[in-house]
Amino acid sequence: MGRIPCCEKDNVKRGQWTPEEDHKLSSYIAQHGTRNWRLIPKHAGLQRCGKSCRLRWTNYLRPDLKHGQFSEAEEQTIVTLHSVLGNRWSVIAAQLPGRTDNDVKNHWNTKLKKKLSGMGIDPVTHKPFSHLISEIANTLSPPQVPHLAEAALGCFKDEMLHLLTKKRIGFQFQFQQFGMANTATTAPNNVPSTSVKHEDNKDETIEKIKYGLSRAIKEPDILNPIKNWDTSNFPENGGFNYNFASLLNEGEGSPWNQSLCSGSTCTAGGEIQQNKRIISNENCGENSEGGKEIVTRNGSTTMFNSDCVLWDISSDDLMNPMV
DNA sequence: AATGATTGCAACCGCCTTGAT
DNA sequence: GATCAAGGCGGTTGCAATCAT
Repeated sequence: MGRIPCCEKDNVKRGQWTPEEDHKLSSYIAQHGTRNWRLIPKHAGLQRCGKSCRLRWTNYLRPDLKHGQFSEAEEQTIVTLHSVLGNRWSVIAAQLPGRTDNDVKNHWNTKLKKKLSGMGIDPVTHKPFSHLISEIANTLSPPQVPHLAEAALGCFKDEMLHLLTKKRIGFQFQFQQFGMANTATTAPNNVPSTSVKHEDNKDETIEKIKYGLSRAIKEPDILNPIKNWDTSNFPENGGFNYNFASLLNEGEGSPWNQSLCSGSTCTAGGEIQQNKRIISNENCGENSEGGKEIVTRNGSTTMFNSDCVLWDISSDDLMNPMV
């Protein structure tokens, strides 16, 4: 036997609330409070389900609600708490005065998930995609490995297509040189803007990703799985930081560096932040145009400004390159 | 300017939990 | 302990606004 409906569906209005309805509900609640939601619509003269009234009040009409853009600090809090709590929207919202669980959920689904993906971070696990791929690779025996790139691409296909084909997400860059503790350096002013050239040809780009993945699989050591994942970075110290550098456990002098990602809301007014593996400082030289030159493992050189990317997927291919 | 695609968010749905009886 | 009703919650949908072509 199914659950009894909370109201008579036939006699209730649904859909968008009108200003008059809002006024009726607000006025009634101001006078009588929110004691019994089933009776409120009847007493307030509304042809609405009590549940609908409750949602309208809690998500929109409550006087203590904040409306408008989420602040950087709020975003940081959401991401940090989500990494610990998962989709416990009401718990997360409780830490954000004036925000409802619906607000937080919507903001997560429409903005923050994309931002994290754009940073190469899986929004479900809050781990870098490279780490996930590496984990998969480590669990497979060699005969299975050739299929991994295809499988991995399938897993992340939607995210990748979004990254590759949609407008660039408004992240900010910030570089931190590994081994230079607490000396985060912002990207130069001439870092490429977010208006990176987009490829129309998705298939070609996907082929490049496949190639990149297969290379990563064949040489899993380059992926360097993160050895621990610190989810305890709370905003009070300046932002949620996926501090890859401190997690990689590679130590100073490592030939591999990884930029520090401080999230979409990094404090410096710089540019997009991304997680990219770059060659160590000594291998990064300035060129005459202010860009940098890195020496890849095979000895070839690649130019980069802030878009120093792994493998052969150039910044032209990836708007927000994966690690 | 027209049209289709995408985005953002309000609202709904249904399950779960809680409290009263 | 069983049942019922209401509130709470997370997932999903619908649609207006905006963007891209």
